[in-house]
Amino acid sequence: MLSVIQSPAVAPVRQPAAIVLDGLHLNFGPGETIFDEGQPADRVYQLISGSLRTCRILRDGRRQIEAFHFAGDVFGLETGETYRAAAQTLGPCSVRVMPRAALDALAQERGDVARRLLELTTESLRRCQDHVLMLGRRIACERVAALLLDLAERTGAHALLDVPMTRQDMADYLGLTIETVSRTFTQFQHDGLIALPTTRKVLLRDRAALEEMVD
Amino acid sequence: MLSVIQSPAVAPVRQPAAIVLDGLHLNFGPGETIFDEGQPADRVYQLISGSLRTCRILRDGRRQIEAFHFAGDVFGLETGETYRAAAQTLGPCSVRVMPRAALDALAQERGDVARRLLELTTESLRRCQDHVLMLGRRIACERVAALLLDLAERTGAHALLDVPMTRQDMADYLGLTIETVSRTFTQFQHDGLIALPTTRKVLLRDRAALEEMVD
DNA sequence: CGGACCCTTGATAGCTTTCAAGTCAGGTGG
DNA sequence: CCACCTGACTTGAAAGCTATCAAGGGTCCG
Repeated sequence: MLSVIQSPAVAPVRQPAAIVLDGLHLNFGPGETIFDEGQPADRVYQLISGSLRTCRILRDGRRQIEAFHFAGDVFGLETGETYRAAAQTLGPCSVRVMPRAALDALAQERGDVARRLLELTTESLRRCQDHVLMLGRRIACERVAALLLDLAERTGAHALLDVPMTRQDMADYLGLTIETVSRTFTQFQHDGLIALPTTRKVLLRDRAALEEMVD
Repeated sequence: MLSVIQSPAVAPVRQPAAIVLDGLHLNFGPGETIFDEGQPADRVYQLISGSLRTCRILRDGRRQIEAFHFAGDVFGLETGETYRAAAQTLGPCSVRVMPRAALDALAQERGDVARRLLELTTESLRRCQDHVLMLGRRIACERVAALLLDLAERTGAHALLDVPMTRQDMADYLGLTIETVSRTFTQFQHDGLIALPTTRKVLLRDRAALEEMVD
């Protein structure tokens, strides 16, 4: 039901060894919810193609996106009873699903699987800590620059980025408003840091300057 | 060298089963650095008594505190080569130390130890995600209220809190400035939510109202 | 062509920061 | 015992960054 291989075909330019869930395949359209916050966390997923967001919502509607996920990423991994964030597709997505009970059982008997789960969790923690630093101590333009560079790295793009999310998604990930994100893009254009062939494509024209902003 | 027990004496009112590192004991004075960001991560620690902060610093000096730790907490757990944050004591601290290599080896051969490491990492991730939501989408007074309630819960205090950190530490944890934290405390006092017997003691007078702010 | 959604831009408001004093508490030494 | 010193904390005034409110433009699609 599950295999641990060196470099899964589904994750082209990504991390080292990855777990591959080998279960049911599901397809989702754009903007669909895979699971909701608070729902019983009885399944674990791996994204085969497409991209998605995980997010939490406060009572009054304020939304915080915790993470974006791309091909190869495992998501929906929980230790509690319920999902702590909702998972929603950004565009069409193909995912593999595995019952959590099965994964837990497998981790119980196979040390390498348990170890891989720890690696995945640690990687999430690392990203989350970077997110904290960004939200706590970086100004708007630094946050946007960090997101662009992260996107470039994770999607394996060199200079021309495909941006799968809306400005609102970016804002809710960066702890900003849609207007501030938009204005920052405009500013970056004027400063020659990026170009915007279309709304959803970003050409990095001065990566060094962007990296300088992030650290 | 290491045992997994139900409820260690070092952690009075805390989580379920906890790992206990059984190695060298060390004592630190107030404001001492246990390890620095970027240093080789070759040891794992458990706090026996006292409290500490883990933090990261940007080139220009901006500081973000990632977490506060209290008696029983394990810290310094890394999978990379180096520590990603520094650990500094808030007051006098007593810690146990274990070589990381030993812990890794033990996790390799004992499933329960490996599982406990995953639990610890997951718990850190859960806290980190709450931190992200707070920094991204909460206003100043909500952040301060959240910190006070978290402190109350983690130190087992009912109404009278001992605050082991400075206002600056709180600010750097909450993504605010020291002045804003101070003003918020003053405001809370005026509104009858808290009282401040001393600077470092907080009496929760209206916990319901504070909880209402946090969600 | 109309509608819906997304994005951009402008003007204004507001929360938090910055800058600047001033107060307070704890520890030291005369 | 008390003056003094230092670090921590509080408070005030002004500035600034980002949010809010509002309107307009663009694009895709039925």
